[in-house]
Amino acid sequence: MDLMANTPQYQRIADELRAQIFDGTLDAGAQLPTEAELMERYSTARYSIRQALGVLVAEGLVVSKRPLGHFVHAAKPLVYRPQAEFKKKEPNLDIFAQLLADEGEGRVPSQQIEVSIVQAPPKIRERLGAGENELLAARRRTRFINGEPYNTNDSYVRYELVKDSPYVVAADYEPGTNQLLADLGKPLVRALDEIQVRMPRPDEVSRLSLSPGTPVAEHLVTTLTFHDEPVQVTLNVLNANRHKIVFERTRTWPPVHEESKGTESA
Amino acid sequence: MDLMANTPQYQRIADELRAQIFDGTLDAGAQLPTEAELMERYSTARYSIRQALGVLVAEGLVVSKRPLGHFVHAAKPLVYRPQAEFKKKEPNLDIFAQLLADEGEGRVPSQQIEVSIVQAPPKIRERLGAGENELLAARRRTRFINGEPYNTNDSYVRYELVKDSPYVVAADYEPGTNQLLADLGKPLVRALDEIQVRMPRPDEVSRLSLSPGTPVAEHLVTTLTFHDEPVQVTLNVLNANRHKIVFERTRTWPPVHEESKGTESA
DNA sequence: AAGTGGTCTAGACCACAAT
DNA sequence: TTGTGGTCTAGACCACTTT
Repeated sequence: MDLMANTPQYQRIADELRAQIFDGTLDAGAQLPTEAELMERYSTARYSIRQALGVLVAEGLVVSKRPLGHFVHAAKPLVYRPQAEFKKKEPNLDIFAQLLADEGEGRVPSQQIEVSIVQAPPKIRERLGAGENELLAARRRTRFINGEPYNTNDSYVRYELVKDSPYVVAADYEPGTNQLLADLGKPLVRALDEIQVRMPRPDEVSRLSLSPGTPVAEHLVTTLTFHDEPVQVTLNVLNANRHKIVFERTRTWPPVHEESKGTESA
Repeated sequence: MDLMANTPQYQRIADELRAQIFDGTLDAGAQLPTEAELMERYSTARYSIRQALGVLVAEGLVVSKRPLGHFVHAAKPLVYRPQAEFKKKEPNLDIFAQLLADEGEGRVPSQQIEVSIVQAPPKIRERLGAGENELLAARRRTRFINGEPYNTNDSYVRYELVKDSPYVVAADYEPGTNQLLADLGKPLVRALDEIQVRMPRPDEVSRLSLSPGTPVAEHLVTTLTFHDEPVQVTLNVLNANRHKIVFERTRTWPPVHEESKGTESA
C-alpha cells in the first residue's frame, strides 16, 4: 500500500531494526521480536519479515537460534596478531595460549593437532618452491576457545627438511617449530603475509562452526631465511568477523635507502 | 518428495551449481540458467530456486544483473599493499596511481578528495590522542578504478598541527602528505595497522557500490614519530572480496635483542 | 514488446529444543 | 507439549533493460 519511497518494505523493516541495534534499543545479546510479532507490528506477510531478518543475519548483526528466536549478535572480536607467532615471551607457553593470556578474560584454549605427509595444493607448493610431486610435512591444527572453533592453522614444510626431526612425530613439540627450524639451520628471518577475505566454503562453515553472513580471512604466511629461501608456509583460516588483525611496522617514512633491500631479484 | 538426506532442496541445488562453478562447467562471467529454467530442471517452486541462488550470491560467487540474469562472479582480486603507501618510487606519481601501475593491465585511476575540519569519531580520536572536542583536519578520499569505486581513504591529523600548511587547502598537495608532515617536523617512522573485517553498513554499500555478500575490510593505520607520538590516523575501507592484502615483515625469528630496537630513543 | 529478476501474499507442514 | 524458526507451494504484480 504505502510505497512511500521505492525502497522495499523489507529493507525499511531491516533499517529500522538495524538502527535499534546501533542505538542500543536492542543491545548485544537481546532477543528480537518473534516473526509473528513482527508480522503484526508491520502488518505484513511472513515472507517480508523473514527477508528483513535475513538482511540482518547476512550482515552478521543478528543470529538465529532455533527454536528460540533471533538475537543481536554478541560476540566481541578477538585480536589476531600475526606477529605474535614470532614473539614468544614465555618460552614454555604455547603461542596460542599466550595470545589468549594477553587478552585476559579467562578464555580456555585448546587445540587439535594432526601431523601428516601430503602432496600440497598448488597455492602452498608454489610459495614453498616445491616440486610438483614433492612430499610435504603438514601440521593441521584447529584451535578452540571455550570449546568453540577459533581458527585453523595448517603449516607446511618440505618433508625432506624435517624427516629425521620431531616435526613429523611430535604433534606438540615443546620448543616450537620455529625453534626447530632454526636448529635445522633455517632460521626464519623474513615473512610475507597475504590476507584474503571471502565468504567461506561449506566445509569451512562446518570446520569453524560459522553462522551465515560470516566472512573468513585466509592468512597465508611464507617465512624465509636470510637468503630468501622459503622454509615454511602456514595457512590460517579464521572467522573474519570476530577478529581484529594487528600489524606493526617500522622505518616507513621518509624512505631510508630502500633501494638496497629490494626483493625483485632473487 | 525425495528428502533423501535431510539437507534442504535449495541447499542441494546451490551445492550443484557451486560445484559447477568450481569445476569450470560454469566459468567466470558465464550466465547461469534463468530462474524459470531452473524451476523446470529441478521441478520445484520458484522460491526454492531463488533461495539457492541467494546462497550463491551471499557467498559472493554469483551476481545478479537485473534484468539480464545471474552470472558467475568474474572480478579478479587486486593487490592491496598497505606498505605501498610508504614506498614511493616515482616521486611525482600519486601513490594510488603507482599502485595500479605496478599491476599493469591498463586500469584508469581517479579520485575525489574533500578536505574538511571535523570533530572525529572516538575511534580516530583515541588513536590520535586528541581531546574530546579537539578539531581535526580530515582528508576524505574515494578512489575509483575505471570509474568503479575502489576504496575510501580518510586521513585525520590534529588541526593545530597543519592549520597553516597546504594540508587544509590543497586537496591534491603534490609532494604528498607524508612529506608534508615530515617537513613539519613529524616524520612518520612507525605504523600500527589494524584490520577488521565485517559486513558493510548500508552507507558503505552505496559509497563503494557493493553487491550483496561482499565483506569490507576496515584498515586503520596509526602513524607515529620516533618518539611514538601519533601523528596521522588513516581509515581505509575496501571491498574485501576484491583485494588481497599483502604485508612484508623482517627480523622475526629467532628474536634478536628485540628490546634494544623498540623505540630508538633519538 | 519481451523476458529477466525483485517484491509480496496467504497459506502449509516440519524439526527442534525448551519447558 | 508448545512455540520457535526452516522449508516449501502456487500464485500475483512490478521495474527494469535490452531488443
